[in-house]
Amino acid sequence: MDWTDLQHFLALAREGTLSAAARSLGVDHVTVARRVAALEASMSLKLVDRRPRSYELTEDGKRIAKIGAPMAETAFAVARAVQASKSEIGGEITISAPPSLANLLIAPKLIRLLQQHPGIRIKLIGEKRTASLNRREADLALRLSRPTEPGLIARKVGYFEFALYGSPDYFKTTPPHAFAFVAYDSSMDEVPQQRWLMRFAASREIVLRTNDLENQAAAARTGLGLAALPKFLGETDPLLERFDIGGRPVGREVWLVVHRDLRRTPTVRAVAGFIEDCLA
Amino acid sequence: MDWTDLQHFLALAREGTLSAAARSLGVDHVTVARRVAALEASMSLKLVDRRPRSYELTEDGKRIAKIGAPMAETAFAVARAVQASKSEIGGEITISAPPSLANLLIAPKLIRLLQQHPGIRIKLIGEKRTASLNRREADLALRLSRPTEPGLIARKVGYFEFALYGSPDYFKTTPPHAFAFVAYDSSMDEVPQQRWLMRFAASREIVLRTNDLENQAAAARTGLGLAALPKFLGETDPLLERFDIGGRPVGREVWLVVHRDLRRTPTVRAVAGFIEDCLA
DNA sequence: GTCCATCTGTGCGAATTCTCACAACAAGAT
DNA sequence: ATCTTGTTGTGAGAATTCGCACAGATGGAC
Repeated sequence: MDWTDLQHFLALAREGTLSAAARSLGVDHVTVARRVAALEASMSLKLVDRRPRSYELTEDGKRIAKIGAPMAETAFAVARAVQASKSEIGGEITISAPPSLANLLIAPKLIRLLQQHPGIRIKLIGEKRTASLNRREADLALRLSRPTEPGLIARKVGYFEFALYGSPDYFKTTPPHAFAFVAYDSSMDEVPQQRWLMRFAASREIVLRTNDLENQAAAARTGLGLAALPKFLGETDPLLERFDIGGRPVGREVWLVVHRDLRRTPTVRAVAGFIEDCLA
Repeated sequence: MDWTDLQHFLALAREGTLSAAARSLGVDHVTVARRVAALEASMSLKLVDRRPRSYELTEDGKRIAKIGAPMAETAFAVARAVQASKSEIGGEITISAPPSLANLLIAPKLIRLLQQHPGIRIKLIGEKRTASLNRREADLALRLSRPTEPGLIARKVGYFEFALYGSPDYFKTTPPHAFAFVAYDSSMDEVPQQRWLMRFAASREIVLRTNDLENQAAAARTGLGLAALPKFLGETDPLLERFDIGGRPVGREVWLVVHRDLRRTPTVRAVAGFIEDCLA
């Protein structure tokens, strides 16, 4: 049995579509289709139903995928072990962080890290979705809440507060009872800063909902309304002015997460230390 | 990371040499060498020391091999699951058995099984070394003692006794005190039939030691001396005559072994039933 | 309705990989 | 000493595999 065929099939089972599996493996979707077909041929077993716009696993396929899934886990464990075997500082480290943290706090200071350790190459991915450290989509991650997945080591490295910001002109022309607001879309209704904003807005209008914090900031700058932004973003921007409201401010903790297998790797430790400095 | 590279490296780690790994994988040894080299390159990690006549794992290599070993286990579990998914009777079944049992009790009756189930193809391997059911080197195995490995289901399907045999001429020309004997080589000194033979031979001479039971029978037929042979072998051979001695006869149990994952597979059940009949 | 994004399928040329045959070498048996 | 067996290494041609470009088809957004 060809292990690469199995790898492609397991990726398909995990991702759901040929194309997604292909992206996750870094190959062409045609390759995934061919390898799955080859696996079926070698097993003389139908693993997927080929429907017009989707591949659907057969019962046999589901069972095989379930039994084979630990192979992928182990493969990632091997990858981590390889990374952990590197004793000298260097190589590529992938950092996953919320976009705003990545852009404003990490990226501007990266130059310092690279000067100190010329061998290191950093891959910084600012994504909303949390990258999987288990699958080694990232070596280090910044999260806004403590992760619960097994095998991960989390450490609280910072805390920041939100405040309401708008353009200086906006405050001159608009009385508080006529304020309009900019918020996340409804999928984020449960995060603390959104609840805080909604409670303050009460019946006043939400004129823009966007997934992207940077978009909210841009909207606030142009005078669309008020947005709940981290202070580290709002305070440094001359086009934004804070609007103080009473009550307890809302804030989020920042957790630095690393896989247990990589904890002691010199390169990872160096980068982790650097990130802590950025957040301090 | 290429899973096939890993597969080849793990095979090398398990088998010890390029050639053995290549045999176990069914590929050329050059392929194993290349894939291991490719794996090292992709990891930027030295996994083996290339010595003149052997590959030796480095410390890193040993660690990686240990961490990755479960992948091979899982791959074999998948292979068993595939076999178990076949609902209709048919396909290739591999049986491992001691050579004498295979040749005398199984092989002659195979025709009956194949007539009854034309879809089945049997691969019968008569080997001294016990094939690994976990690695799916065989689907069914006959063993002379109860296996202890986890995951295996064993069932006692037979029992046979040994007796001493020589050629009829030999008994006419040789008095008991001058008997010579034929035995297994010293690696088998601990098996019951060998201990039984040695105790009876006492100080009389062992003129031939051979690994192969068929060779012992042949030697006894030509009048070289007495050999301890299973009764199912000796009694049916006109060129052999039994020499009865007192005391409790020595015998061995026959166990039919199957992996838990394959227990309920129709084809395996059919073949297992057939083997039971052979031994009855 | 139209456009756009996404998914799977097909054909072909290019790049890669594998096997084969042969070589060199060592160890053990004859 | 010679022969056999088993190991790794090298080079070349053949077979395989991959990616690209394009097509068809569907569902959602506008």
